[in-house]
Amino acid sequence: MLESATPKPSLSEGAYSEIRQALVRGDFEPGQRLSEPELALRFSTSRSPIREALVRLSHEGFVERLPSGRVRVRALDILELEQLYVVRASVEGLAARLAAPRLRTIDLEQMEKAQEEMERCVRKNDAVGAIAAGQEFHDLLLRECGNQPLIEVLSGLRARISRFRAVVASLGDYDPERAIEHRRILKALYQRKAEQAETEMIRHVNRSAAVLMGKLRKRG
Amino acid sequence: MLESATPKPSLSEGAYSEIRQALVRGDFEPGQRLSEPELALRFSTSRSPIREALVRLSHEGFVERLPSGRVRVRALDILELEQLYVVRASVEGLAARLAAPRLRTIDLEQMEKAQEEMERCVRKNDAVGAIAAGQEFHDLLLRECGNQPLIEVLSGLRARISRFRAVVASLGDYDPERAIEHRRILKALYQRKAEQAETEMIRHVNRSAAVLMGKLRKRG
DNA sequence: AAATTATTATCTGTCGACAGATTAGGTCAA
DNA sequence: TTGACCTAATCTGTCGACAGATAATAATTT
Repeated sequence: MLESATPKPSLSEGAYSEIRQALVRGDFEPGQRLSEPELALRFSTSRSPIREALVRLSHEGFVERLPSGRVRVRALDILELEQLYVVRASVEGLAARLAAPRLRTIDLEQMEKAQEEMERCVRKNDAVGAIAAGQEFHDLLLRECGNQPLIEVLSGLRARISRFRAVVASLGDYDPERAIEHRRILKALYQRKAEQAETEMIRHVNRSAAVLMGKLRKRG
Repeated sequence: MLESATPKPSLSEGAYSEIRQALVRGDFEPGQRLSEPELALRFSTSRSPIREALVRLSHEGFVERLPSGRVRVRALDILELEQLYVVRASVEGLAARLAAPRLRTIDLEQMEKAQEEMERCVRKNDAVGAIAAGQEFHDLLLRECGNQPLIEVLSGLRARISRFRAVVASLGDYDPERAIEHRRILKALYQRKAEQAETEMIRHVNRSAAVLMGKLRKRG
């Protein structure tokens, strides 16, 4: 979602992003086997592009290879989610700290815009919109952290987490507290208080984690 | 290096680890083009396993795909190294913090052993041995952090960094200060002081970074 | 000789094929 | 009905092939 242009729309690339999107949306059941011929049929390609897509997805933790070589959708283990969030909190805190002195006026304006959109959605009780605006907020911040490996790591973590989030997306009750935390982060960024931005971000991510895990424990 | 058993010694897997090892050792020049047919010949396989290996290596940041689709060995950009170390310091600090309350007696014993080996090598002026023992120290700690995504992230960062390290490995002058820092970390772990272990680890990684980058700036 | 164009050699992305391994399905015995 | 066993259908890992694209080389012109 953070990557830019498409220099070559290869079939592999297409298959990868479509399958990944399907996984994030929950179109495939956890535990479900994904057969290469079947996916190839579905995407009207041969197995080669599918294979590459699955190789990539397995290294990214979306699917796993059985000893037989078959691929199945990874289970949504709540313990894994917790671990993902532990790393994410730390790494996204770092991103906030690094971004704080780097954000240009235009970046802060965009974040302000995303923030206001989020607050508007919260008032309208529009959970889907609030979540989208919230992600935009995080995206904008990450993009300006100036550290490419960090961007890659965090993008990967966020993508893996979003699979879990999709499970309870239908619940739709977005906690307005998240918007308040975002506002605190933004304030620290305005004031160029890097450490504080980091602390607030870590707190925010941890609370998001707690809320999501709570929902999952109830439903899933 | 941290992963365990080999359930299936596939050609892809073999090609991957061999090419990766070659990259880490610096057998391939930065910027060098890697052609699939050539590598296939070298490993006595068809292009398929090579292709999978290269796909993986490109996502791990060892090689990059040109717009033409060709693959070349990524340049050793010192700015990238710096960024890698920034993330690594934070993440490895987290690993230390998480491991602190989890390490069993046997783990601490093994770390003590690695530490003593390192100190022995330092006294004997055996840089290669000291580096190896130092890596063992970090490996042992990471293995017991209890967070799989963290292990994956940190392994990836360390592997990418080791390419840079290989460039100046021939210099061989290992700074004994590193061993002292390890000892501080270990002490904090013995005392189950998680925060302190984290702080010491971050400091240690940052100093390693500074030393390595200093060497690179002189030579590279 | 330098620049430019034409020609040739490679390379990548993708495809279909095949063998060995695995799974699913069905059969028969208890 | 349950369980062991056998058979058939899939699937994966790997291979070679081909077209279109790219890079390298030779030919040609200035």
